[in-house]
Amino acid sequence: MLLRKIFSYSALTADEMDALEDLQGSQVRVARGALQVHADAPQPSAYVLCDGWCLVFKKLANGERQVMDIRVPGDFIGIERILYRAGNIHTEAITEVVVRPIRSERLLSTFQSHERLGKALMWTVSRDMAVANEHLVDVAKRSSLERTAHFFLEVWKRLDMVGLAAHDGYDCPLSQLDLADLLGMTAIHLNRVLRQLREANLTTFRDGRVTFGKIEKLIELTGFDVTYLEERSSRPNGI
Amino acid sequence: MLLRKIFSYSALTADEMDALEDLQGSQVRVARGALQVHADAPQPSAYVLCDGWCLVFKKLANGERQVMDIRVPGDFIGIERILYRAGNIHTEAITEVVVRPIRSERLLSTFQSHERLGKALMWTVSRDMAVANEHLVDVAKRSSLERTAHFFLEVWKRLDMVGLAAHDGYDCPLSQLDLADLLGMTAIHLNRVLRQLREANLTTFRDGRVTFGKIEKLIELTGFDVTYLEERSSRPNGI
DNA sequence: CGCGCTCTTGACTAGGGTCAAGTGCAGTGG
DNA sequence: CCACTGCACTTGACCCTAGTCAAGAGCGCG
Repeated sequence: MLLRKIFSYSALTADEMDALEDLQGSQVRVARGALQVHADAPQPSAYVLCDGWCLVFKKLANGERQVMDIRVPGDFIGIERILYRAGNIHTEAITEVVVRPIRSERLLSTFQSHERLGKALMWTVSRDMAVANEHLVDVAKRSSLERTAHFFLEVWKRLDMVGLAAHDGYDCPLSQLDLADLLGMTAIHLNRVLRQLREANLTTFRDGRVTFGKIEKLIELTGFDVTYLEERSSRPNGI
Repeated sequence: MLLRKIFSYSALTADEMDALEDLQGSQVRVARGALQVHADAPQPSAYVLCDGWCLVFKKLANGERQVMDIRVPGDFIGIERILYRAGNIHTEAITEVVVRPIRSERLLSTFQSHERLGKALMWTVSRDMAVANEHLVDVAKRSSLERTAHFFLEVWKRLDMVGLAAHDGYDCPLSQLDLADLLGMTAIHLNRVLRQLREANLTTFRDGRVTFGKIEKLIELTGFDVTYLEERSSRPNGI
């Protein structure tokens, strides 16, 4: 099992566990690059990501893409498309992934009959929104160095929630190009930024792994708000 | 009355109209600068904006602000705070405004009993999300000139939905500083961009009014997607 | 009258994009 | 086993967009 830790966080009742279990189909393994969800798919389909990473991105008119967010194990893929229409957003697996499809026809009724689960769902949407907002601030206000470092910290936090972070780093299958598209800069410039971070002994990103050096210094540099993804503090009225 | 056109768009039943009416308190006039909704308010309060403009922004640690969006007549203010926790987001009136408070305790039950209203609500959240995403693309990928022009067009579209746009422009009470904070650039640089737009006879922004010159050229310049806020096309399954 | 706010313009600087070239693999096919 | 291709990454040289610093104009207001 692997529904995002949100749910396991506030001890679920057996009943709620069952409802959650009923919501998901069985695990499916999908090859890297298989498009999970694309904007013009006939009908909305959603998944729980159990293993692997995905990119969530918008395709632009000129053929470029803007990566909006990543999906790591425990995250939902594509719920937004069930709840509301999210225009032109694609999700693509950048590693081999394992997913469990969500029986979307049961989604709304389940969340109506189990209020706490419904709130938890709202929380995930809320978190997506918070990430989108923070992402905007990142690109608009922070320097490339700051936002690169900030992103590494943020992902660390997210992976930690599902037990995939080490005390000094984590595995990260993003290519430099992916990262650059996410952070809103050129791959070339990102490369230079990474070198700076490495040479300052702050963060090393090499061979698919992020390794932190002086974490305190890094947090100071980025002004990382340690609480902003914190479950406790960002949780709405007592889920 | 002035609930966003979404609702009036798909002819509401008398029953739905009543439910909507019951949801709102009576009109209140508030002076410019009165903080409508701030992040650490004791309890979430929400409004329908009937007249005037507001800014939605995030306060940053260093004292700066990042404007996330604007609110124009017909928009909701602060629903996001009822549905989910939106971190550190403030809304402030930049003109004298008229609002109707929303009886938030009735919100959820109303939208449960009137499914189409509930979907319409989801649609507004969806639109906020789409705007946030587009905003990110703006700042990350477009030049200052493009995104300034793009913003003017977007607002035009939004105002048109509530009948506040003229065929060649609209009233816009934003200061250059507000606009700059929204578009993620310096007020100084924005000023230069405005001059460029004016001298190219594309858009004039002066004395609180936006006036378009060669609109076709402007649309071409920005690659403005005329449909992305379009009600018809972005509406989820038949509200 | 003087203060503060918005807007305007100029001169200078720097962060990050563009262009170009090169390295080091991992496949793939002969 | 070796060539050939393609992709991810690296680095350098150059340039342009947008930020910074500085000064001044116009205007509403106490």
